[in-house]
Amino acid sequence: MSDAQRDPTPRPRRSRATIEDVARVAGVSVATVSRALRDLPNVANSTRERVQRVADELSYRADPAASRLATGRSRSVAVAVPQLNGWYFSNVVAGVEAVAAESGYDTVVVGMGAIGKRRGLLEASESIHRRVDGLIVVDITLTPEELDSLHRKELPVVLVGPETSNVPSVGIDDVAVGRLAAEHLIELGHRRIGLVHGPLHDPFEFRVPHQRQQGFEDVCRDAGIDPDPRIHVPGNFTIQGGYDALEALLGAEHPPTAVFALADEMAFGLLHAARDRLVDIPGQLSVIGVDDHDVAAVVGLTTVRQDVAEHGARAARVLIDQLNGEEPDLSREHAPVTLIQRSTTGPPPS
Amino acid sequence: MSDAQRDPTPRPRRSRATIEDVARVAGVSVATVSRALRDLPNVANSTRERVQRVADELSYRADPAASRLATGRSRSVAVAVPQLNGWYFSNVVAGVEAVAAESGYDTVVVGMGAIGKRRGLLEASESIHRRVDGLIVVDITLTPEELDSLHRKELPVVLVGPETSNVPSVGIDDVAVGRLAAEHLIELGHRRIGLVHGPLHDPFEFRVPHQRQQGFEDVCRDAGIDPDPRIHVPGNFTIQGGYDALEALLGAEHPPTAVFALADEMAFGLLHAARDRLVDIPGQLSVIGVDDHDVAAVVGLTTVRQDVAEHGARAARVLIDQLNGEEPDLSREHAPVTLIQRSTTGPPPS
DNA sequence: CTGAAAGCGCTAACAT
DNA sequence: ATGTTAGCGCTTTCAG
Repeated sequence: MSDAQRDPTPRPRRSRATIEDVARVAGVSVATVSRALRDLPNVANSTRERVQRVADELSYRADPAASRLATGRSRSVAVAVPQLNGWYFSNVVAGVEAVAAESGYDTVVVGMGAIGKRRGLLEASESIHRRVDGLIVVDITLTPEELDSLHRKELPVVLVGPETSNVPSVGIDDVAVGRLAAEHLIELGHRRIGLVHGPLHDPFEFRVPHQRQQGFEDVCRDAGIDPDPRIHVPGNFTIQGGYDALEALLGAEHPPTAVFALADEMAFGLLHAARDRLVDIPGQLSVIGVDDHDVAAVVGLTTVRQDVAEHGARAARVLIDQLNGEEPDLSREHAPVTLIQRSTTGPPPS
Repeated sequence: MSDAQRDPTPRPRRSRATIEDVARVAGVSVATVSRALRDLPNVANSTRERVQRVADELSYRADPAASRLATGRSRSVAVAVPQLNGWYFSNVVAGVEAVAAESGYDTVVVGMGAIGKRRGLLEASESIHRRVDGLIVVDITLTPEELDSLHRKELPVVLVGPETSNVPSVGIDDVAVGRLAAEHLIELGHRRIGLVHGPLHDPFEFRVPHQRQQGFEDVCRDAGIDPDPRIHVPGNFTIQGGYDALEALLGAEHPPTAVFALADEMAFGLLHAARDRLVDIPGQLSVIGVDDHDVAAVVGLTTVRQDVAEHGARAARVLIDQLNGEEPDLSREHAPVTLIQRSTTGPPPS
């Protein structure tokens, strides 16, 4: 950190062709080169072709920094995630990068973990300012101040995950996710269902867990089941969290016969713990997750599927459309979710 | 793609404070502001403080593009990976981003998948040129031409994974990985061991699989076991590849009693297939992988562990040191690998 | 359809 | 210790 500035490398010497080189060789002015290469109107076809040929020969590319300085646009987007590893986030990032690259945009990733728990976003948006043309924020609920700050910076934002007023967002209907899970379990005959949710204290104020929980509880109540907070335990959205959750669940006064983990990774932890404690799944306990993680099929996990990479891709499209001058579409269409029934759910023990 | 340029947003109007604003308010010249803010020498302490205060008040940040244009350095690095999802790659990226951010560098990710199978790197390095100060290449063996091209561009590169002469690289001793796996299996009494390796045709000419295989075969030979290519099957480094591999393995004339998957994800596939076919693991077949993937513990997979995020972190450190003017260290220290014995390996069926 | 020239915001000599 | 000024390479009026 402190020595990042020390002993700076001497300024790298120029090597590559500049727009002037191209202009000289092609026998035109730099303005014409600029126009020709960017497919702007008012360039004779013959001229355009010649310029392009010369540019190729010299393998000329406009220096992005110069271009950025002159136009104010950097042709790159940032994607901010709580953490960069983790199945969910890396898939979102992959989706973003794929469509960004297709549209000629660079993708810069910023992990909030490294920057420091929460204020990361403000800080990051601070430092990200002028570096990128737009920002994709994943699974972080923006505070009004943050939204304001971003607005003031005229930095277009799109959210992945939580729906927020006044900002375009993409995602699924998380209430429906909870409903799907509850319906499945209740249909199997379960009446006592545990829940493994997110972290106890969430610096990102992530709203998705609550929605899933709500959908879940709605269906339970409709079926005459009263949600019991004693079998609702935190899982931190990690495998380890899920592992630890099992003990809490099984140690409850009236242990559940089924459990809904708000994410597959936590369900994995449950499965692992169950094996260690010789708990039969689904014989003694049914487990359902959310995501359809790559290895969900491997462990036979029943889950509510969502196409995560597609979330990222859609977010990038929305953002880039906006960068191209389209009005931001504040309506939110939910991507589909489907129940994938595998072998970790079954009827309750009789 | 084609319409990425159409209907360009009107140039965003300036809003933020420039260095001149700061200079004016602080009552000094822009040069002094520049010096003060970058902790350069030859600034009176009182001046420096005043300038910093003013800069804070105006929440001034040097425009990165302008700075880049003037200095030739962008304070950002690129990391090129074959794909952005996948446990291994996302962990490497996470490691890179963490240390890059700490040193004030942006991390731009480029997935080769999107860009098109192989020539991606050349093309990417083409477009990446001048955008970033350095490049981290993950699990792609660079051709001499590519290395040349990068050199000509004076773009510092560090590799994660394959060791390559003349380029700094970080990684593990993959031959040792293969040895560790073979030793474990042989110790358990196995004499007929299958191998699940990478893709049949690898556009990235990834050398790591071969090294793991070599270490593996070396140990086998030393134990008097002749490697049998008929039980060496491709697995494509994917779960599905591993799944399919089991059938090939079991269909062989003399099926193996154990199998070494060159990566955990492929081992997962094997496990999944085994469950579907009611093959008892490790009763009928032992399975060992490489990585210690997050869910390896969940499924009880025996594996050879490596700390992947740390690879990325080290690569970033090496790169940034180099950007700070240190001589690139071409020597390669191998990160440690350790055998993690769990429950997918055991003695062969009697 | 093309060219000249004025910036974009910052850094780095070179003066003072 | 501080100020002046000439770029960095490109885009974009404004003339022609």
